[in-house]
Amino acid sequence: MARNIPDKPSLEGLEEKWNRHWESRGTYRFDRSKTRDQVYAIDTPPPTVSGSLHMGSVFGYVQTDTHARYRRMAGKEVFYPMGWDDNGLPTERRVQNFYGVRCDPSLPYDPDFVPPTEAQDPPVSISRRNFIELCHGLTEEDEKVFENIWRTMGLSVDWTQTYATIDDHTRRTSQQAFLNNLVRGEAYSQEAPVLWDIDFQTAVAQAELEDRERPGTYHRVAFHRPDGAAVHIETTRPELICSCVALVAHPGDERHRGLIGTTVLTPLFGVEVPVVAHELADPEKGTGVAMICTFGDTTDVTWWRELDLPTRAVIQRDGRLQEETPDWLEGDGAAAYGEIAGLYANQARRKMTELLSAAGNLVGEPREIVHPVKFYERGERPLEIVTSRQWYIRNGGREDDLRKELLERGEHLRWVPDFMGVRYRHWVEGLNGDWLISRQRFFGVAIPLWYPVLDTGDVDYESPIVPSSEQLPVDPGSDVPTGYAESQRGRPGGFVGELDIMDTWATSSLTPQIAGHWVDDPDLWERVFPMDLRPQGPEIIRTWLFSSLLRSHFEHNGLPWHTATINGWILDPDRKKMSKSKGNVVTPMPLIEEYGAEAVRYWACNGRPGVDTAVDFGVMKIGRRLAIKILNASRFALGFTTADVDPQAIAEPIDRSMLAGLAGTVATATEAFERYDYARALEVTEKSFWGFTDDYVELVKSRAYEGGPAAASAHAALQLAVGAYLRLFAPFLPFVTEEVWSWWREGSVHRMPWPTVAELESHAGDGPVLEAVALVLAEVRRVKSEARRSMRAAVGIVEVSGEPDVLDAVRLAETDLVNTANAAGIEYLEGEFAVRAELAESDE
RNA sequence: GGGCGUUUAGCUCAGUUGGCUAGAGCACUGCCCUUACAAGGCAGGGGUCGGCGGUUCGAGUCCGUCAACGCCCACCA
Repeated sequence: MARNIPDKPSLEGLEEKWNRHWESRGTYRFDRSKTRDQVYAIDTPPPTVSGSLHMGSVFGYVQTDTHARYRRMAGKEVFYPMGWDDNGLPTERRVQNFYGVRCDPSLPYDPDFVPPTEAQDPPVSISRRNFIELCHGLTEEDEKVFENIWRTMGLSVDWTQTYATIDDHTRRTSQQAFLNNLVRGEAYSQEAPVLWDIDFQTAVAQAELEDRERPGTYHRVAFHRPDGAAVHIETTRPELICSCVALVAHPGDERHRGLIGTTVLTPLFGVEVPVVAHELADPEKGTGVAMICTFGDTTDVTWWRELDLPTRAVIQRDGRLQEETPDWLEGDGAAAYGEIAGLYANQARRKMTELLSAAGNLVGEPREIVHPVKFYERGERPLEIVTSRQWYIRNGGREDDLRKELLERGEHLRWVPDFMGVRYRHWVEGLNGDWLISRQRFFGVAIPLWYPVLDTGDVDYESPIVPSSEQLPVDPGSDVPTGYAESQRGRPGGFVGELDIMDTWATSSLTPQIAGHWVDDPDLWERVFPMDLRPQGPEIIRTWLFSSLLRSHFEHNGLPWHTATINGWILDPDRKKMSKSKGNVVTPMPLIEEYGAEAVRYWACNGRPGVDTAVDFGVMKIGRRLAIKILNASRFALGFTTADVDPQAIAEPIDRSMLAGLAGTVATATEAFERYDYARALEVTEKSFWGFTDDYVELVKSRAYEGGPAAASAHAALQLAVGAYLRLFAPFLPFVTEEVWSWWREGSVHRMPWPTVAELESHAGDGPVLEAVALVLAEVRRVKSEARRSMRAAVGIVEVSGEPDVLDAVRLAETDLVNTANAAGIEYLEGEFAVRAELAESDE
């Protein structure tokens, strides 16, 4: 094809130009005629669609894109979908704040509802369906914005393969998988104490917990034995003395051996409770005797379950102590309870402290401490523990066999970097209960069940009514189970719909099944599953990665992917963790505008796999400079000719030497990509390329301007090298490489075969000629630079000392060296390597 | 309390199985408007490789230990 090289190549507008082109040509469209062994499938993380995109996302997605592009060029058909995580609390919150609304599921749907144009204060209450419509509306807008950013960043995603975690297909997939779990006994419901967020009004799973250091106060409280002797305990939650069901001490603790098996009376309330023994009681803490309440913390739950203690709960779902006097209190105890009834836990705590003190049950001064307290990761107040009926999926937290199987799955997964596998192992080993998947929220995938209402009016939770696969997705709140009529909802002999939705991870854990259309396209499914790659962040190994592996283990008895790449954490330019609360979040768009998409990509590709990386504008500048260099160097190298020169013309030793070095670069870069080390592949390519432009191109410049076979050799070598470099850079810098490719080649560089050693080696050889000559040239340049002269300044005879093989190598490129150095000639001396050059008297 | 990671030039980072005077870019200094590129090129100064101890002919690299920082996990009495 004729060469069409611009005079003044530029990066401006390349993103838009090539994105349009790729879209119209379907460059990245998945060819579903390919079979599984020909396909490379990526389980792309669906970014949370909640406002602006974070640099951390850009970082990871660009790194993944380099793998997608490499694999595509290396001969695989790449299945590279994109999902949007628009399901769950972030979206709910965003809608609440954006419009100033709150969901009240008891309200009827208002078909004429018009969303407020600005946030309302106080919030307007709307029905669940209206609320969900607002969620959909807002996320659709956000998804467009996100897609635009990803396209601008040059992700080679197949944009016809998208999904949203709340769309019908996803809900159907999620509900089907849940029903399969139910049938196989992997999902079950249970009435049990759960960690509860009193603000979000929902149960919370272990994976969503975090400990936060909070100030607290140790109160030393006296309980009394029937003979009046005091037994001291320490507690940070004296408001729960009314919920006390026992005291506990370690069985080996000599100090309290006599107490075990006796009973004591609780202060103020006068409830008789046993003193029991349990290994978890820590003799080092407090007095060595602890109060067991239902429920102050998760240890209480353990004790309650293992010691078969009664339940005396007073904390309600709103975080207040119940109004009515508990039935286990009477007399003075009931009166004492009246003082704290209806209060929030922290208010009741202060009140109890006063009461205990007044009654002489508080020993010494309360002691201020800082201790870890469990929070929902998105929550603002400590979690409480309430008893409720919830749905669970088994995850090995209560079964050693399953736990072992899951640990073994983790061993078979390839982790990049490999130490990330340790985090998975620790998580699985540390699980202490099954996966709680039900949430008492509004915007999410409904648990697809109804329950019969018995003639007595009681709901029979043990016999759920299950929809057929064809009915999915269902909304049990508005859909009616087969065999019933809407009029029977909530009536004796009728049914009720399950109100809870599923945890967001219960759906996200199925991204391979969603993207691969497990439920409705078996033909596609068998071409892409199990997938090759799961790229993701380190902080969601315990959630997304683990739960995906679990679902695949149950559903397909195998791993969902062969490899998991875990990207590093992103820090702001001052190496602080970026977070919204610190206000130091850097967003990509302004950077793309300032430095260009390729510069931002270059920065992301410079972060080593799994290594925390700071946002660094300096690195982006280098990336921009590299992209410009590719334009200019290619323009120069290709500009000597108007059509391809036969590679057979490559005969000059230095040309062959350059190509030998390039073949080595190809080998190293390929090997690095196979190890998922994109950063190494870029590094060696870049280093090789700068040597190519700084030394090789300078050395052959004068020859290339002349005619004849020697020039033809240079022309062909330049062209061969540019062809290889463009492909080596293509995974990193997709726009500029495509631009240059289009000057002289048909088709997209991104669908070209990855460069191979084989294609270069027949034109390569002759030993380290280029290396040797480059060393001499560097010395000559240094002489000129120290003399503060132009690089064009003439020098006299250059004396090169060296081993015979080095001298031979230099001789093979003598003409190029003499011309480039503007030297009178070369003199060769055997000996240690040295170069002597003197400037000519005058080069005026 | 446990685990993982990091610590190399003023800054941001490479350094792949231990091997010749430890590399790059930015920043700094000097020179060059050389016909691909001045949003460039050429060259230069700058490092007790976190501390201590060990293995080895040889350690930035392996082992032990300590420290700082970051992340993850942990039964809140």
